[in-house]
Amino acid sequence: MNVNSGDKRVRRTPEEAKSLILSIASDRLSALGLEGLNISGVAKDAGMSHATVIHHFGSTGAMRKALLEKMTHDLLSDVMVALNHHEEPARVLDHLFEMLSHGGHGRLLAWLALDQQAFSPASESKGLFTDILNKIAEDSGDPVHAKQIIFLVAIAAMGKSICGDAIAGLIGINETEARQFPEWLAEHIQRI
Amino acid sequence: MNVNSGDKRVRRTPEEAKSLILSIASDRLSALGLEGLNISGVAKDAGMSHATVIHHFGSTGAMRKALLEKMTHDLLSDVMVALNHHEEPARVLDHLFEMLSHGGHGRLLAWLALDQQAFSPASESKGLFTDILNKIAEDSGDPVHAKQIIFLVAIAAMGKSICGDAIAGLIGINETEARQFPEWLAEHIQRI
DNA sequence: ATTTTTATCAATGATGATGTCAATAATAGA
DNA sequence: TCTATTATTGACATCATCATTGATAAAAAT
Repeated sequence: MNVNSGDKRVRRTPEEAKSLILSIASDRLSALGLEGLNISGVAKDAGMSHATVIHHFGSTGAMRKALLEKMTHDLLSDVMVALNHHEEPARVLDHLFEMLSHGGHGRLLAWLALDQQAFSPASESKGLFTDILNKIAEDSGDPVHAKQIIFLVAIAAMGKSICGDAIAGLIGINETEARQFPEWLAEHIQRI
Repeated sequence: MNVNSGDKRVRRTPEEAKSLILSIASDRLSALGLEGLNISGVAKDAGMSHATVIHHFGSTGAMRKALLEKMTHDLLSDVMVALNHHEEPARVLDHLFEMLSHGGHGRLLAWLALDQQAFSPASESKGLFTDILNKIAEDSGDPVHAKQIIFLVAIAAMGKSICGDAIAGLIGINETEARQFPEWLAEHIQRI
């Protein structure tokens, strides 16, 4: 767990340090949930003092934002690749839901969105997002419908990642029905 | 803001006290967001010491859960009434989205769900929920489809209440398109 | 070799949230 | 009136997180 167990100081380049910290933070998010994203815990697992983490990111909140930005970028990149490979919509949806639910990405996203009033992706991810938008809009015929569909899918994906399991339990959706949901959704939004 | 400004002790019945506290908590949730739901703040606005709040609810988390339970019950009651009045699906959806987004209900729900506080409605709300479920299922023809649709609507409502505005902004949905979304969704889920 | 830069750390301070406890006072019941 | 109950309170204790600071050492620059 602890990266640096010796007593000698390790001196990393800022890029290495940031990358290491974000990697550890991502692991902790998966393993411990949102509570794992505190500075001291991340620093301890990364084998450095929490003052070092603050030195690199400026604040705890900034570190969390940086992690969110990285995860978002990875997610959007994956979706873009899937779209360019002309994967079936069902596969793309399944992939999207899976990535948001797995590793706590959707939860982190929601958490930060809840904390601050607005979340605003960095320019890089924003560009990716509009690329995806255009791609879907051109594949579809009607751009207005496309926007509504994308909106629906996006908010549904967020909601599912946060409390999809709980709601499924309440409704009484069994395992197989739950697994078929992305496919079901894909089929019906295509028909719209 | 401060309810009790005198120096004499007010002694309420436990029911009065709980009701007052939850009412103040609800106001603070609307005005200040989730951060407003801390014990000291609520107690201060309610004109009592935070020890009193803990005395009545047991803990801060329990107070939050109680507030969530109350808001959820109100929401489900409203939906049930709308269903019994045979309101159009578009109206029901609109109402649902509105209530979840307004006053921070959806955000509170998500927040507690994120905190691992195991999202489990009290028996009273649970009963209401299953009532609604049955009502919709019997109105619809296919019970399996009905479950999927309900699941979709529920997670979409949650996602929308948390980061609907942000996502709408990213996609570039304008004011009128956003307002038409519930209607659009209602129309298409009826066609399914 | 010397200087500069800066990544790193230990220690400290500030802040705030939550929960506990003994004491007090308001009300109900005898 | 007297007593029992309990809602209420202020003070205290605990705990965690975050950010700052001055010093240190590793690497780069000169």
